[in-house]
Amino acid sequence: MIDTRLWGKSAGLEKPYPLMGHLVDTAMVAGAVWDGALTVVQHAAVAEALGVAMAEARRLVMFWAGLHDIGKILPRFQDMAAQDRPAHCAFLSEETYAHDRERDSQAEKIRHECATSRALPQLLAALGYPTAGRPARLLLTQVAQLLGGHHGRYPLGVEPQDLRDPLRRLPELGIGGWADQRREHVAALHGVLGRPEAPVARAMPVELAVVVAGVVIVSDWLASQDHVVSAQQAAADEIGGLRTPQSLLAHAKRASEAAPALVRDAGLGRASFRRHGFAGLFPEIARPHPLQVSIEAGLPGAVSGPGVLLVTAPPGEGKTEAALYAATVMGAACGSGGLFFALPTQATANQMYDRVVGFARRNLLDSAQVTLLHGSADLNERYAEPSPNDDGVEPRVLSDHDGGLRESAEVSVVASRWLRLRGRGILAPIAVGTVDQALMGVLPLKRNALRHLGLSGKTVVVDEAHAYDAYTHALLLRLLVWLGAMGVPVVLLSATLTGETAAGLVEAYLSGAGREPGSYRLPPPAYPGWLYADARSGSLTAPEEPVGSVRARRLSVDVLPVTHTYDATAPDGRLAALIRELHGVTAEGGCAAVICTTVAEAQRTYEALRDHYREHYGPAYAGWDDRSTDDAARQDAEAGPRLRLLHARFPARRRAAITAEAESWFGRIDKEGIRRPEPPRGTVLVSTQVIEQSLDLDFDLIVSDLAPMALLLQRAGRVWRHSEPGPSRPAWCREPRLAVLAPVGDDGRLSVPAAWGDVYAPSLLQRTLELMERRKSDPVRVPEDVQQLIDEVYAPEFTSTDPDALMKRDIKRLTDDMARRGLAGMVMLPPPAMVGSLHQLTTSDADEDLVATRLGAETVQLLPVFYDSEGKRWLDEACTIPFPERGSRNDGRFTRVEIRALLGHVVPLAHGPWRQACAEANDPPASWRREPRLARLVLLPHRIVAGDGLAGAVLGDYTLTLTHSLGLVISRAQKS
DNA sequence: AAGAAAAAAAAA
Ligand SMILES: [Fe+3]
Ligand SMILES: [Fe+3]
Repeated sequence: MIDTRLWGKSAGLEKPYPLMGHLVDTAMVAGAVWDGALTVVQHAAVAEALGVAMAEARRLVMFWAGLHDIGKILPRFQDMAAQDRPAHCAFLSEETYAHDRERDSQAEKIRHECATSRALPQLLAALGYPTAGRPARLLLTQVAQLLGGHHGRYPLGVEPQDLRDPLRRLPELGIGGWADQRREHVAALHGVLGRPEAPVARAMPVELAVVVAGVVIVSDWLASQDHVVSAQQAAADEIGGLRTPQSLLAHAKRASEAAPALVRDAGLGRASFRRHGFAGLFPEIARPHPLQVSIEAGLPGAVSGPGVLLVTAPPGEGKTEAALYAATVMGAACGSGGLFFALPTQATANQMYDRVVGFARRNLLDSAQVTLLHGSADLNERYAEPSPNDDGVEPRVLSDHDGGLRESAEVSVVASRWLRLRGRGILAPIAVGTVDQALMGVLPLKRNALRHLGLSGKTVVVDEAHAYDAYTHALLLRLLVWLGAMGVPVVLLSATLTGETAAGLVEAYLSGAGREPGSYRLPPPAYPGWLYADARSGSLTAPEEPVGSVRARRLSVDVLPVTHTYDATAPDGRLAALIRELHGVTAEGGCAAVICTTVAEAQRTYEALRDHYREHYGPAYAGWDDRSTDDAARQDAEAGPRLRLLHARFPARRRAAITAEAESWFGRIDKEGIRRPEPPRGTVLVSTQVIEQSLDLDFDLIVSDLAPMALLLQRAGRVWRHSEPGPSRPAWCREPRLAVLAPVGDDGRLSVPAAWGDVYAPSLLQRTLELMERRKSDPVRVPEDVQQLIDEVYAPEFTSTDPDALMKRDIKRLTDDMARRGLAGMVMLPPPAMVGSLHQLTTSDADEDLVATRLGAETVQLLPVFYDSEGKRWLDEACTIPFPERGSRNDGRFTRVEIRALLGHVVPLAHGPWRQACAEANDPPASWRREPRLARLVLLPHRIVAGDGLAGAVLGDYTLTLTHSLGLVISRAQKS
């Protein structure tokens, strides 16, 4: 007989809720999660691993999920309510619950989830679960361990003796009534589920066990919601408690009837898309691009189950639509239940969210929620505060497979409140986010079972798969191993990859799927092109015909060897060369971008050009000043060029404004609100790598500092980017042209400026420079020549004019890469097949700071603050926006709108030596500490000096000053 | 003396 005085939930309830009730509720919810959120393929995989039919697998998972809190039958746990509810807990002094509390370990206070993992093996063994063989490979120890992980971290595995008598190692579990009740509760739950028989199988593959663990956590959360517990409690009271098997069955029936709605309301579910050709999915695309046509022609015939598709193509060939199309084809072939679209940055994820929402609205067969997943998603207005319009369902017409009109349906894609809480968004049927959100699934982090569950039933698209450093790339490869093992279809989108890198991606996926390396042969990569690898057979499919391009062109690339100096009078100096290159723009008009390596250099280049033009066009020259309304009205070349600066070290709002202006000038001319500056007045944008990211800009000319080949080609993609319709080009500009300023020494050889630090590997710079010099003025044919250029830059054998220097630089680069891969190897999860114990999936000996998706110095968020003459603080130099000492809510906390506004003033800066000098003056007010996003801001106090302008924040030897046109400037005091 | 980028908060 179970004792229903043993409680499961107490806090916030009028009276305690029996543990038995919570176990039954969780089991029933798990059934609904199984039905509603897992795919048939997942059902089949679990069933196969357990050696039972699918319906039986479902019952077993329900049974296990119910058992998750069996460890709450534990003296230390039950005692926890004694203080608040002495009357209820009086039963604990009954003889049967006698327990010597004095002997409980005080050093290691046992928690209930750990008690679950320790007590369960013996209890399952009693039900006939096999116990022969290595404990680590037994199903019952695995189930115990994954249930012990229901709070997010898997406990250590059990020892062999725990199978017979867990009390020997853990007397805290309690004997007598405690042990009896654990058995009784297990038996009662077993009975409620119809006594599912013990499977004879061994432990499940790890990639399945983690999915089951995820199901348990989600079911526990859903069943523990306040309204669920109170409703079930009331229902239990109504039937007179849960003591008898009949009452338990009635309780279970009620719970299972309510459960599907819980799953639905939470926003869990599956997404299924219309199965249609490309044109059906994208009716707005009148003429699909060659890449899209090629994939539609070649892919469907090759797909029969899970696999990986690698698409390599330049931007503008329609990769995104091709990926969404491929995802529906590949997803349908393996019964996938959703989509995860991974992008390199928050900004690109925000953009893609809108596109995927549009795609989902048009092509979903049923409502399915779409989440946006990244660290600042709740600051994205369209996601965080969907307008009532977005909230409504979308009326639309569905046509069935043969194109006839079938029914009119409505789909909704707005994410539920439940899914918006941290860590849950990946459970939505459709999620768009940073790739980091997926990569965290291969890091030993708490609750990564939720990420595993979220990814396992989906189709995963990874955009810009080429764009990560050796560390993050290693994590990506490991993620592919896990996805391969899970049978998750994957689409990888990339710019040019070397054959080696492309092979690495495909091999990682296939090795996860169990294919031996060497059992298949990879063709050399094509650009543009695609390659599909089938997970089950390892067979490879590539397009039968070479893939055409919509943006084929000849690009002229000129290398200009320069001395790296800002002295305009040095004839071979960088500045003089730059001014010469920009001559056409300044004299006759047009749009040019200058891309610098560092922020400081971009700032100096901008200042030097400003000074030069001021000298040339007179002191009234105001083209550099975006605040000048007079200048904005000038269209004549005599006004001197418009000059702008864009880099990452501006306050977020200011950066957004500069970006918006740049988009309005250089954006697609057929887009609304675009006013491309017309000749004769020219326009120059000085920038850093920021404009490589996510911006669809077009320039007549790009002048770039030397950078690795892949980046130069990416930058070159911004020259004459738009066509049909494209802007008209100035007369001086006869071809798309990239001018590369290459810093050389007196000997004419590469001399990497000290100020470039480690931004680019000198090895790649030297190889790139030599390769371009060797080509002389041969134009680069895009896309045909691109693959070869990339291959050559990375070739192990490289014929250099300065082999000794190259050797040293190569060694440095290769060892750096190796170190990064090594670091990744130390922190990331092993492939699922190599996982010894679930414990290592959520626990790591590595330094916590190292368990990250990206390597490198931490970025500090700086908030410039301005003191006026009276010592009052403001957020702007003009003293119009007051510094908020506290938030506007009654308790002094900030609203989301206030936080968003405040973060608009924040400037990111890499951690550096200035950080040590931070003191109290740099700490935010005490009331900010309660806001996670504000607590770690660093204030930069500026002083407004009457008549003398602005004095920046002094931090040790450094002065940090925010100015309108330069952004945050860092200057170092001369050492005396 | 060094780019741009992500993440970190409360879940049962
Ligand atoms: Fe628990
Ligand atoms: Fe629980």
